[in-house]
Amino acid sequence: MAVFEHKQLWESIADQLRDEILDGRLAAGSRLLETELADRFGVSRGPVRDALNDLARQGLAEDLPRRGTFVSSLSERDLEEVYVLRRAIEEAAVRLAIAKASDDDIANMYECLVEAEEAYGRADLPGAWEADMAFHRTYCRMSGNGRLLALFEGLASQTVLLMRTALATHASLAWTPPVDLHRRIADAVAARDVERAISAVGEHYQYTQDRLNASGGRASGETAAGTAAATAAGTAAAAAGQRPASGSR
Amino acid sequence: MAVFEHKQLWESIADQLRDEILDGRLAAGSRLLETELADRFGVSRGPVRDALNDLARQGLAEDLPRRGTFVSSLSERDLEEVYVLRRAIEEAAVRLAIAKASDDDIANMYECLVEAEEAYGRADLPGAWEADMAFHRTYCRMSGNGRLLALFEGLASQTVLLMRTALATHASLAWTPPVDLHRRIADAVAARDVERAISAVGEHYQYTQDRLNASGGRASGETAAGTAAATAAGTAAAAAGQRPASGSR
DNA sequence: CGGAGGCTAACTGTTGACAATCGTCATGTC
DNA sequence: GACATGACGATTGTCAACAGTTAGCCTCCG
Repeated sequence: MAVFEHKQLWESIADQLRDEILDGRLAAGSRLLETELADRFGVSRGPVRDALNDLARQGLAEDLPRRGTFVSSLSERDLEEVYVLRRAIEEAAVRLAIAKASDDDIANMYECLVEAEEAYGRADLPGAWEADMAFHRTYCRMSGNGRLLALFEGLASQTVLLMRTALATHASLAWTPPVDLHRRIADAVAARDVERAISAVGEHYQYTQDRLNASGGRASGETAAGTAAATAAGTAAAAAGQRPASGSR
Repeated sequence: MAVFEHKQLWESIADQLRDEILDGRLAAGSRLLETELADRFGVSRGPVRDALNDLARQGLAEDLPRRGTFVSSLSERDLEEVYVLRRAIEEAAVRLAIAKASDDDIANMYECLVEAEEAYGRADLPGAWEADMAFHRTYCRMSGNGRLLALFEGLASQTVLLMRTALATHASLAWTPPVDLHRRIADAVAARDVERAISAVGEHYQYTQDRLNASGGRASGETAAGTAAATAAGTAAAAAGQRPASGSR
């Protein structure tokens, strides 16, 4: 469908930075200097500004006025926020997707599913995550709701970022994508059973949150400035800036 | 609480433009010239660009690369997209709000409710809409989910814009806010009955979409199919209640 | 008279520079 | 010795200007 559509400069920059953030090359909390990036990409600060703006809009960067932008360091609280929204919109998505899905769409959905299962079988965690997201994206796209899809993209990016940082800090959390729950979603959509699809999505997120509550509670204590973490939970940490903030629970 | 936090230039500009768009002073589809606005506000094009960016992010303006930005002219399809998302996130919102709401919160919610009813009684439609939105915003804020609230704000703005244009084009649509349905939501939240609250939200949007389909909805069997499916789906069965994050303040 | 092609004008994308602001460090005082 | 005060450096917010592209119009040809 697409004609050439030259990408704007800031778009290319944003894509590049997005990749680096999600790959982990740009660690959470690291500073994103406008001048430095402008120098690095060989452009002026304008496009860099726009790119950072886009990243902030998507939740991958945090912009503190007059102080700079930093790679988002998402906390468990952020994770919970993201998951609540993902569950909400994905339940709506399957509801619509079932009404609109063509056979091709459903076949495509299953393709993503087996790809994820294979990647997981190969112990290729990054690949499994990617395929996992592709699966979720499939029915979000099927919904035919552009706003919903855009919203999903942002939340998915934040999820990936968060998973990466979580895995980096307490490596014991060997996250296993819930492939069987995915299959239940897919089957329900294929059977065009709205109720079952919605509850399958709900179960998926229930499982996910349980997993994270189980593993996240114990390991997050080590955030340098003990005083801040102990007393003022969210707001102080956010204002203080770039250290990976620990959620309080 | 808030320290002074001086507003950035672009923020003031965005607020001003937002007001004008929602007031109807800037008609849907009208062009937003960077140079002209810069001249008008007595600033350079930079802050204006940022402001327009923000408006576009919120869905109030549309940015066509290399061609300019225009005030969004939302169609019925857009309306449907917005309402699907609003329903999804508001169902999630009441679920959380019930777990976290203090008595003050609930009192505040009822205040918004009676305000809306009074405004509607006075045949003050704009006032009723505003209070309507304030009511919805109440429990979105109660959810304690910042992302959810931000999302709601954007969708609410788009709703207002759309209502305005719809009312302008076919004036026969004398839109009546569903005050009784609002009260059902409020009562369910106050009673801390999750199931009832969620289904009340669902009914609210069901009613709203029916109203709009009745008055506006010709063209596109596609959207009609979508609404029909959503209708048939009924209210989602929520999985077991999730643990409220212990939390802020 | 209708359509294709080129020209002009205007606007956006991008650039480099200036100035205000914030954080950091050093100094002075209690 | 610890805290408050001041200056410095660095970085963002803002500005004015340049260049490329787009839309509209006019002309020319069939």
